[in-house]
Amino acid sequence: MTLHVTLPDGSPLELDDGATVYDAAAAIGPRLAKAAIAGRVTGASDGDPKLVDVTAPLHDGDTLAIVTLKADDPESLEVLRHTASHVMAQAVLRLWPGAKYSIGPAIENGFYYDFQLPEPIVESDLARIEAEMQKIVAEDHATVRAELPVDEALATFGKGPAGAAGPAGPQPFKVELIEDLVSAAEAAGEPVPTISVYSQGEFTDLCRGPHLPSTGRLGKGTYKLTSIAGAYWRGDERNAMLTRIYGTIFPSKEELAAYLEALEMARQRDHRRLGRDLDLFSFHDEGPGFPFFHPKGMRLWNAMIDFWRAEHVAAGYDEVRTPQILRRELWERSGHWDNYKDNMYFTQIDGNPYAVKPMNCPGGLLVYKSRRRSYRDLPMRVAEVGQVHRHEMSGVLHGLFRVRYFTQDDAHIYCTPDQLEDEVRGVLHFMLHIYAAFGFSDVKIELSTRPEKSIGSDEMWERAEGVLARVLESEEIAYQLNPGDGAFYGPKIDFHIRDVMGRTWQCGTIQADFAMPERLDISYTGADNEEHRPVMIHRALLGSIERFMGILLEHYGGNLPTWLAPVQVLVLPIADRHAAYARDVARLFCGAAEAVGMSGGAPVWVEVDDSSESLGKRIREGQLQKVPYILVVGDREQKDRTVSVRERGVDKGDAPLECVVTDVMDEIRERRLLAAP
RNA sequence: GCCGGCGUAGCUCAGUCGGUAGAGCAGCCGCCUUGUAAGCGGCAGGUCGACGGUUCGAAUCCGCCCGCCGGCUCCA
Repeated sequence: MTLHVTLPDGSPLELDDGATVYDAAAAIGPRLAKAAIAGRVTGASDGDPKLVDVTAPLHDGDTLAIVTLKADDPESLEVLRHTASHVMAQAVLRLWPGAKYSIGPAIENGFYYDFQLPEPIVESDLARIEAEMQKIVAEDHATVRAELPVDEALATFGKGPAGAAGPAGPQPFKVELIEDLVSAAEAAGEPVPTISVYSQGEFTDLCRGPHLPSTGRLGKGTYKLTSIAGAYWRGDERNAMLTRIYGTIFPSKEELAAYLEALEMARQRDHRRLGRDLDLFSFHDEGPGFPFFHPKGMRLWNAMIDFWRAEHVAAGYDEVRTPQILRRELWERSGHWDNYKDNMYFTQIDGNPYAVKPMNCPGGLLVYKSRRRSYRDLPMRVAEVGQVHRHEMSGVLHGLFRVRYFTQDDAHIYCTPDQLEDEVRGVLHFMLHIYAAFGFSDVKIELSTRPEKSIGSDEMWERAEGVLARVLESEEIAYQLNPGDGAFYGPKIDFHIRDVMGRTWQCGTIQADFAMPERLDISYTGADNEEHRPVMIHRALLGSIERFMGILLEHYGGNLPTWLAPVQVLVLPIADRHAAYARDVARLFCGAAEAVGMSGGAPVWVEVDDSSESLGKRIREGQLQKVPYILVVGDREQKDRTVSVRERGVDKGDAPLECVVTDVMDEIRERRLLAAP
């Protein structure tokens, strides 16, 4: 008997009956057989490829791809990391025999495993665990898959007749997982599945697989345990807190080293460090989660907002400003009291209950209601750079990324139902335009629908969700559906930008809302002289100005585009006798800025450092402060009316003063981005 | 909020066995007048996060509180 499989290039392969993935690899070549870690198999009858062990038998008609370990094959990395997590668990079980193990998946860049340990462990235990892992790797245990009926699987993990502890000892988390698999199958009306388990040496784990063929396949020096953390069983804070151990592993030592180096790079461009080093903002014990912006931070802030404001005027927006604290009764009417009060701060004025605003919309609605509105006024696009306060759990605060007060670049668009779709479309394009200006062109989009806690009728929600989906589809924009993740008053389109390090950040949002206009009873007079209910769009582009600033800082590693830099030009006189000329240079920049009326007369940020430090010292200081242009002036420059240009650390030599001023001013005015951040 | 770790000068960090603190950088003063990433010298700077306890004596040991860092999203 023979069986026939097809390889990825379409070529056929004939094998003996009962041949495995490994046999197929061996039939192709001995090197491939040695390198094979799994197979990607598509059965003759089913469509999706499945990842299987090298020991898995093949069937006639299968299409097979041999998986080898490659950094650019995410599935191969997953197999590697998943096996590493099992090896780690085995090591932990050896060191702490009473440990209960729960789950241990591969994650981006590594893996973790959650344990309930008989005693707390500390960072220094990681080295012991790594040492034990090394032994297990050296022992080179084969990973053996077994398919067990449910009762046998339960017995394996210590739940058997008369409480007999199975080979793995009592493992309550595994038992719970198996029982859940059974009840999930029953609920779906499917047959009770067999349970797959993997063993390597004395260690057995409930696992879907696949795994590396043996523990010896973890390369020496390719893995490292990175941290210990608490994690709730199944991510639910009502459950037991387990100990999670994180690790990372790569196909080669070099890739691990590169990853660790990248981590260090990320640490260097952490916005919290840059905020301090560049004197942009600070945090204080007196106000945890409440950032303080310094003068240079405000320069960056204002550069962002000046641009933002000019674009909004051009896009037909007006701007309002509403109070921080409003009567609690307003928040009860808007639905925030019922849906959001856990995140709100409350206070009293003259004995009456008030709340600090967590959102700008109710205040904005009061502005709308301050006079009668006509259909001729619509659509009304009303922006608000509004500071909101939200009570976040203390453990989640993180620099500018997660704070307790922040500033939304909010806007509310009031329109007729007929105008809604066009307005959403307009905001969508506006959003992408603004991101591009800051240097973000890779944007991920999600559509979030009705959450459990919400206001408004089913019909409203259906309409609103329909409009958002329709816009995305008509614009042919790929998006991911996020069911149940909408705001309590309406569905939303969320925008995630990807930074230079590949991380994504949620920034913008567009929310269609039929509920709030009804709640706060706003209306407009139609052409028919009747009162009608407008629809409103809530939207933010940057989301939180603070957060966006943090993202910008990390994206550019502090080397901001010149138009955003808090100090744009630094002039360094070589000796005291050049100080007057240095100040002339600075004045020329300021005069030029005034002449072109930049950003409503915003100054160019030029500084002269004529301190008595050595030139090398002052250059170093300017570089550390990430000033884009350092202009050195000495006898030669003064005589020729030139400056010696050092642009972002690169000495560009002498250039005529006027030309440099014009070039730099053009770069700022055009808000030019850097070639490569 | 929960789990783990941490908290010494503005920053980065030493500080042994419990005997009341030290460096570099930054700051200030002076000298140097500088040619593309740290010139030289001096001075000053600390209720050792807060409070309570143990002790003849606490930065050090114990308790509690505050803050910071990592994680709690990735699911056999």
